[in-house]
Amino acid sequence: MAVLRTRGGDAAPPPGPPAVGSAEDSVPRRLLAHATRLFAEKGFDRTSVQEIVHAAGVTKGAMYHYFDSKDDLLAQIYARVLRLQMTRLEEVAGRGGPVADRVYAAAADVVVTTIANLDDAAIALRSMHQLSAAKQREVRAERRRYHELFRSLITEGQDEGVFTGGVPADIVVDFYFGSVHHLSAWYHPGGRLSPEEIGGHYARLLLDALRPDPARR
Amino acid sequence: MAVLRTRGGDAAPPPGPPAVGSAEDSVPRRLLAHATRLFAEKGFDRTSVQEIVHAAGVTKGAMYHYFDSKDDLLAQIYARVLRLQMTRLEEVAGRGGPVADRVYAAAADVVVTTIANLDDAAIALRSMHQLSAAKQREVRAERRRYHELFRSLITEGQDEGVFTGGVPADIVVDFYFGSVHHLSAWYHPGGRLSPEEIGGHYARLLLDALRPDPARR
Amino acid sequence: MAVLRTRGGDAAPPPGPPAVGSAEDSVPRRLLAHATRLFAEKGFDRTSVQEIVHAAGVTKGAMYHYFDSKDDLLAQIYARVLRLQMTRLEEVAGRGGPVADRVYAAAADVVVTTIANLDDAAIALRSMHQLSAAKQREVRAERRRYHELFRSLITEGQDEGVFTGGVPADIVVDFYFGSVHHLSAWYHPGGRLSPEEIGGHYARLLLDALRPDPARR
Amino acid sequence: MAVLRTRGGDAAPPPGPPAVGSAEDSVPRRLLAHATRLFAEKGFDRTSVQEIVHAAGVTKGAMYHYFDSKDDLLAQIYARVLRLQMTRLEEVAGRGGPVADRVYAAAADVVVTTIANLDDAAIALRSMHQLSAAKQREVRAERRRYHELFRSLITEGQDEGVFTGGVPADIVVDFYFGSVHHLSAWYHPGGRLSPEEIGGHYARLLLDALRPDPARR
DNA sequence: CATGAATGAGTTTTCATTCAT
DNA sequence: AATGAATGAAAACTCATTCAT
Repeated sequence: MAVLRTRGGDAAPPPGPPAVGSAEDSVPRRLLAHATRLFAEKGFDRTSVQEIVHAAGVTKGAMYHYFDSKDDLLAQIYARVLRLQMTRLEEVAGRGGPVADRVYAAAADVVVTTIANLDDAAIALRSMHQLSAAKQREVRAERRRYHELFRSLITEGQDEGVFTGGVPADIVVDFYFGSVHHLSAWYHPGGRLSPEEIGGHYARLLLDALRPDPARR
Repeated sequence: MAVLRTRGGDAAPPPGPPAVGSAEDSVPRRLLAHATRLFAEKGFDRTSVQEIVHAAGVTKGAMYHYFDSKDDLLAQIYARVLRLQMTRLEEVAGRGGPVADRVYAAAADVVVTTIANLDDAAIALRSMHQLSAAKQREVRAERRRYHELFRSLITEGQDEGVFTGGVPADIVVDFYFGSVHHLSAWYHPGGRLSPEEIGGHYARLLLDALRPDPARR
Repeated sequence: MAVLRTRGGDAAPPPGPPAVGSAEDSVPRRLLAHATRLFAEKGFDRTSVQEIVHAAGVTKGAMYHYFDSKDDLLAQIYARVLRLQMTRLEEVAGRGGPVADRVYAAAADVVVTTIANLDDAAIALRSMHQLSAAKQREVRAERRRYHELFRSLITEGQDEGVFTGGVPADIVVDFYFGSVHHLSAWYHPGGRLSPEEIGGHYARLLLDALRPDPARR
Repeated sequence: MAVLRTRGGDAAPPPGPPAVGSAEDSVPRRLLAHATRLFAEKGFDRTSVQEIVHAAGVTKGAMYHYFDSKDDLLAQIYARVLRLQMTRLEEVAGRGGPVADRVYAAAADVVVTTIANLDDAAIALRSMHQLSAAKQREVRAERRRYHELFRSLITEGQDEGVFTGGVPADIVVDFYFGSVHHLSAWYHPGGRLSPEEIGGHYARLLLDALRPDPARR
């Protein structure tokens, strides 16, 4: 019911530089930002609405003015991260060049993006079950589309013979995204390796695992 | 402190009804079994003590007689699964033979074991944050020992030159166990592939990813 | 104090769209109409201001422009129905003719009128306690005037000897209006009997109950 | 789920006189008593669980130990009053003697009983709509059985010719019980007339209304 | 006239845990 | 070893109302 409405387009914007700062600090945005952090830190169920609104400096009523429920908050966080990841994958997959390069780029990019949004990743990892059944279906459908796109890159390489056909492509996808989703469980900012280095290693491992084995065929 | 007393294995069974059944169906065991199932299905926070004791057919008082708290239930579930996995890894790692074979066996075995205890895996994946800080430290330490052991197999292979040294061993370990932990998110009993086949594929992917690249060295 | 301003009946209608439609569909009228329906359906406390303004297609601000409060809505509904019933009774009581005929006409008419405004009756039956103490006093006073007028008809008949004096007139009034108020609890439009038939039966029962008993005097 | 359990029959009762006082003051009974009073005074929706438990001197948890919900409290109050009234009507209807005497006795008795349980009557009058749909069906079914029984007495008299056949029996029943239900709206203890006198008047009015009219047949 | 964001006090209900028996 | 009544704190959510614009 509650919808995140942007101000009607006809209202005259204040003169001067675009009010990026004030837009970023709008009440719903602040709520989403703090909810994301808290959900990632303590889990959805362990985070009370009270804590979220306190952190965002608003009242409960204000939150329920913008969001239907606590679940709605979670659903919107999910929607954002899924949209982001899908966009990036589509961009990478749409590039030209050898399929191995595209897979490498996609694999490395999803690692970097995941690390850049580690809170979202942590939430995605642990909190999907708290969504309503309907929302879960939506999320799963979106994730499936994502996986399908990635899988199509794998099968493309297998058909071309640049990837081994010894392992089903969907197993490869689940295998790799398991690793990626788990980044939030062990990665800590400021670690020995940069996100890009980890992305490189992960993509390397995936590509090497897919190298066709001359001995085995 | 309530303690989980297992009946001493050598003690003469009490007369009357068959001892095996009553040992397997002892109140604490029933409680643990139902708690495991419910925690996996609905998450720790969404499962009430009331539901657990109802499912196990006992009263709350009985539960609090055997367990200190709801958290204690979770901690004991964790302890059991960690013990189990460590035991299996130690067994496999202790075998003789080429290191690649041992890594393959360990990698495949952890997949099969995880699938055989999918509820435990689901709990481990999502519920660690519900443990007390102290328990979390314990669990993490135990897991670290497990990872260390697995990592030592990887470095052994790298030192021997049978595995590539291009990726740090601890990255490899996190990479692989991410995939394994994530099994509970997509595996469904009765799927197209048997647990053993999935284990084979996963181990194969790992081993292939570790193949030394003649071109790159 | 927000006041319900009805357009003065003689004032020239504003030019433009037809005035009749806009008068009938004026915002306060729409609000009252939808509030009446909702209060009757779900009760005063179970109906939120939000629902009322949504049904009427306006915003909360608009409602608070025309009405002081949610209670004010209820009070105005009450005021309307009381005014209506009093007007009708005064009309009937003021006719000439035998008192028995006037009582019959009044008794039958109040039934028909009540059925014609069943929502109002349902509200009157169940929601008086939600009014403020002051409003309750007003309503009760108005109702008492109504009952007094009806009672005066009864006593007139008793004094003339056409009605039995065996039952106090105020008991008769409460007896009869109990029946009438309760119409909203069982009457459904489209039932076997028409409102007029029910009015006839009710009035008949009252008149017969009041017949002087030759045996008992 | 929560059920009002009486202590297991095997428990040895304390010696001495039956613990009537303590039974009457059991927590669930106290809750029901105070809820009844408050619901009658202020209406179901205007009475908070907080007020009820405060009046009964227990905590909210205790209330939810014995009752499933606030609605359950209301449902149990309803169940009690329906049971009571049905029992009394069955007793009166089952007596022998002329049907007019039985109708008179039943009509007078229901007035006296209603006045003796005026709070219950007030609740029944105004709060049925707050019950869940399922409970409402139950209550309506029970009430229908009650009305059926009363109606059968009327038709019996009509068939015998001691009551007029000019008004359908079910109209008579609704007519009369409207009056009865409305007692809670105007009766005040300590009024001019005793409950028995009011019962007598009401029953008299009913019987007189039913007298066959020699002129009209 | 009318909007819609925001408030803050209030609602019912849940739940892990304790304790006398 | 086990019961079940009772607690008290906290949860999510609702709602009539206000107010700057």
